[in-house]
Amino acid sequence: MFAPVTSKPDLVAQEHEILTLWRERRTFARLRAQNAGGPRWSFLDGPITANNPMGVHHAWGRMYKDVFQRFHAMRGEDQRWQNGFDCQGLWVEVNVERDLGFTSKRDIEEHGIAEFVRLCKQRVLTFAARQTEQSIRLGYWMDWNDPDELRRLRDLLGADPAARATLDGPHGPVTDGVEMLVGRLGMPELGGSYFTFSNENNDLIWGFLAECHRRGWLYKGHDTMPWCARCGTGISQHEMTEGYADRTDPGLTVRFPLLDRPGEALLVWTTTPWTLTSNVAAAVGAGLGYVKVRQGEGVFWLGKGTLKQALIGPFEILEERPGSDLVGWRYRGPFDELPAVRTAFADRGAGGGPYEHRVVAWDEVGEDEGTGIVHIAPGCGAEDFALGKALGLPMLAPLDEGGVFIEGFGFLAGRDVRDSAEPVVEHLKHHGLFYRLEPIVHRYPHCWRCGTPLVFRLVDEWFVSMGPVYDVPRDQLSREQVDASLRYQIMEVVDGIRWLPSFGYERELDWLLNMHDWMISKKRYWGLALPIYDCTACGSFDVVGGREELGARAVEGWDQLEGHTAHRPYVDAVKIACRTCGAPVSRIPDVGNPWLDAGIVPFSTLHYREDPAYWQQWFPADFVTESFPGQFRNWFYSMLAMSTVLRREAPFTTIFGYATLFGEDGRPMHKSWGNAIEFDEAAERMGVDVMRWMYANARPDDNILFGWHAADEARRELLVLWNVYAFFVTYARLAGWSPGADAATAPDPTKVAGRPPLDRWILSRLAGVAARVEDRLANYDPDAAAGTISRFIDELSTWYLRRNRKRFSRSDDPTDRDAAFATLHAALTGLVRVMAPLLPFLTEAIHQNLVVAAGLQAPDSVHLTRWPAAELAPLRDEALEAVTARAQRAVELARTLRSQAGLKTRQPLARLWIALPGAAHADLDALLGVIAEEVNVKEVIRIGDESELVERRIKPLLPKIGRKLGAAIPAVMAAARNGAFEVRADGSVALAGIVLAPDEVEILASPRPGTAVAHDDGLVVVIDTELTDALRAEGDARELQRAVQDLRRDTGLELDDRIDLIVDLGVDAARIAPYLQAVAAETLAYRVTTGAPPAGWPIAGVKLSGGEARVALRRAVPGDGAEPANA
RNA sequence: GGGGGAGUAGCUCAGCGGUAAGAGCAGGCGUCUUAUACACGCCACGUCGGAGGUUCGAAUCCUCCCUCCCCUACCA
Repeated sequence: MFAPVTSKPDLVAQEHEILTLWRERRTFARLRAQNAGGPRWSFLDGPITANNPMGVHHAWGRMYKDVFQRFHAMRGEDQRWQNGFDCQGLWVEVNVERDLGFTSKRDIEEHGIAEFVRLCKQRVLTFAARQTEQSIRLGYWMDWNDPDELRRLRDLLGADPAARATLDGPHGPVTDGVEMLVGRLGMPELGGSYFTFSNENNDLIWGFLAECHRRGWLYKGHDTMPWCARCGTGISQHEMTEGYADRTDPGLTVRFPLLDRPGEALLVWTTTPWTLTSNVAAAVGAGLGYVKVRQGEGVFWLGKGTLKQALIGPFEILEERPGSDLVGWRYRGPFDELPAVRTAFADRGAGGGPYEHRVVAWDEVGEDEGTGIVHIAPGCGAEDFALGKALGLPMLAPLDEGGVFIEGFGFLAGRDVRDSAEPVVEHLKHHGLFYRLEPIVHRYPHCWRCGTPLVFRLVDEWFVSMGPVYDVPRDQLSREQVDASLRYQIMEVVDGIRWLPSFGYERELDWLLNMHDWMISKKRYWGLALPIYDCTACGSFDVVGGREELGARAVEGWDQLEGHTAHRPYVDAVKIACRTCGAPVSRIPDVGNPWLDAGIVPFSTLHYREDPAYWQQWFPADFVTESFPGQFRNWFYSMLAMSTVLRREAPFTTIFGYATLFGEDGRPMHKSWGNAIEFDEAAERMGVDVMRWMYANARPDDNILFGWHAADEARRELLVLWNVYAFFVTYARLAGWSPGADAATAPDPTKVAGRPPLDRWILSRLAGVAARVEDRLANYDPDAAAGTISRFIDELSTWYLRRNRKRFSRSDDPTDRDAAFATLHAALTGLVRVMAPLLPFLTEAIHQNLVVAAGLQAPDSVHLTRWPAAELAPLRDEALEAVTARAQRAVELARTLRSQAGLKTRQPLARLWIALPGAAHADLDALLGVIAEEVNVKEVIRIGDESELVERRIKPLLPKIGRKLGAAIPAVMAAARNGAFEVRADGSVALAGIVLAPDEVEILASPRPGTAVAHDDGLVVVIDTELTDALRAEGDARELQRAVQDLRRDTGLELDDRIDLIVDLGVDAARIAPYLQAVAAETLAYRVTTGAPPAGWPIAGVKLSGGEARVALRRAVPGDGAEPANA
């Protein structure tokens, strides 16, 4: 017997019960065991940064991951089920700094790097535990670590990293030092999620970098790079993605007095006043025109095309010259007196004397902004640097790591660059060099992590070369060219991957073609220790390929690393001997770009090194998925690059990307905007199935707008299904019906053959849905799968159940009732299996009641059942589906007609005529009966095309005839519309002086004007609107019955309460009397009497065709003298 | 600055050469129902961003312009 079901479920409470059920029954572990050894489906999880609680946007992607894993599990496929956490990098550092109240790298160093790194590890463990719990709440099935164990490790690490501890692994307990245990998380002996800070991960990256070095692709670059003064680190091109933002800067115009032209000055414009300290030249466009103007007492040179934007006030043009004339002019620099400038300029002049500021030519100079004369500071800007290098200019680098002016810059020394604009301007004013200051808003790069505006700094960083870009199409490249350029090798790998949506392919190629070399170094603390040993004695450098190699080559400090993971500061103590000169060499202090950590995952987590056979089995991954924005240059890129270097093959075969989640108002979620929803809040208020249903229906390549309102829509849809389920259980309990022993699987078609067409129809539809959903999920098209399910739920509720409701409550035909129950039971149990990957909780709840509680021989979880498509396939009957669809459409047309004629469906009509072209089907008569019931007519009469109720209409098929007929089209269409055509014996049609072949027109039935008819694509429905007295009386009786039912509800009666009923019918009494017993039966009235309602009874008025009537009722109690009307 | 995408009903979006422009939501009006408030039906004359052009025919193709979004970029 089924457990009773409420029509208003508490979905959230139910989800918690099911989580408990899964835990107690070890359902997931049994699923894994059940599929072990099956065909493999390899999913590779893109690591989530374990740095904060999970957000609802993470839930979107994790829902996809779960859906596809569950789907493939239902197909019996073996999987790895390994989640990943991204652990190392600036993300974590910034938060730890914030917790400690730090503002600079000096704070960290004073605190101690060892302690700082330990806090970073602890933070990762904290949020790995938290995200694990949240993911479990989402219903995301993975091989999760016990969150309490992760927190225990975190606490042990805080107390004493060297202490011994023991963890339970899949093959038994593992004992090690706490720090090393943390470094072994995710490895086979411990199981669970992978962590990118693991020893194996870092070690394999060392191997990758050593391989790059072996091929000569790793190098140290000396360049001006974007630099974050707060974080004290360079920002690579890969990281610039979300870094651009509008910013207001001072737009400063200054005078550079010309040494050889007294009284004259160059006008130069800049938005970075601080770089004026390091000015060495002023660039002009050799081909541009320049003018000398007088303004008051000043005489200035500037670009002719910039006069309007650059000058304020009236001016007089004195002279005009090409830019090439200006080249070589000497000028007085704005900060010539600074010691740093004097030092840098000494001995750099042409004749061995000091360098002097001068005008140079540069192709890049334009006239859109500024003065047409560009201030050049090679130490402060990348393009300035390139120019300075080409011309052999001196370089001035004024800032230290923290963005503070170094010694030698006079009054600016020790000052933060961010506070330098005002003193610079004051200095210029004081020296008569100031011309104009006006704020300018422009796009400017910011640190993607902390939002600080970047500066450009001259630094040494480490790069992986991407190889040359050839100026020819890819298909014309030679083998040698490709072999010499990593970027083209990666492109070849990209070609072999299925990108969903398809534009991802183009985007990745575009990125690869345009990207610069990969900057992999970061001057920070928490991260991969770059294994680069740069010999200061001889200038050569070496890359160590693994911890083992480091141990073998160590000449000092190895003892300090022992017992520790290869992180700073312990790894820094180890020195190796230079292979070139033999001097002891230290590791460079830099850590690695964090995308190295995630990129090596196809190797580290698949045990590339320690278990090659295993790696062979699971590589490449069949599937990866992440949110698109940013990942083309981050995770997707780093995986591709590393796999190309190590194997020159794709690390995954299909990649599925999805867009961005916003708040309901279309803006990014932001706490202060009031549109942010935390994951926990969403899970506990709307429930995760509702959340998952929203995500499942979203188009992955469109942004999703997430909010409570959208959740209500999703919930409503799920409640329709729930209502069907609740209806089924309610009536099955009332009838004492229980499923047969064979009801655990799809019914045998031979058993179904004798059931009414709607029974066979809904089962056929289910079979079609299972096949379609299978196809869509197998092709990573979840929204199409969800849409298919949505439509089925609608049909199940509003057509199947609505039409068959009475069959479940009637006892006069037990065989038919059993057929109805069996059909609906099969439809529901089949449906929940199809939906299980998308909505694991709701489907489990229904499965538990309809299958498990009913004692059927079936798995005790819907997630342990197999995908049902093959089982259901024999039930498919597409011809029946087609003819039923026509019947549904006919009902809609009939309803429209009734509505237009003002005839409520309650009012029976005598007849309905219907033309159903080409709808021969064995079940047609039965379906006509369904139509009759649904639209409440006594008789349905089929008519043919020849009937006088319809006329023929033709529809020329324009795509076929358009080109041929050209200008004759309007006449042809007009003739077709007016009916001025002739159908010939051979099926061709003559009209407007033209003959159209049979396949160039469609002939349709169309209503003859002036009748109550509706039509759609050849289907014609006509209703008889004439009402007889008998029909009217029957309609009135239905009206009366409706009034009684409403009154029952308004009075608050229970569904099975019996009543005393009194009706006051007025003039209609005699006509309606014959129907009163039927009304009494339908409304559970013990007796019905006519007359004036007694005072005090609930009473309601109702309008009948002959006038007003009243009904009154009260609850009847057995034994009060009333006899059951029909016991 | 370069590349791409989008501008269609109050909102979110389909349609992407074929003849009187659609769907969901919101709203209005109805209807159905002992699945009891769950649902269903009907209601949208919208300059299909603007202006030209190609065509028998344009929301759909072309040109220019306007607005927004994304990607990308070392412009001072």
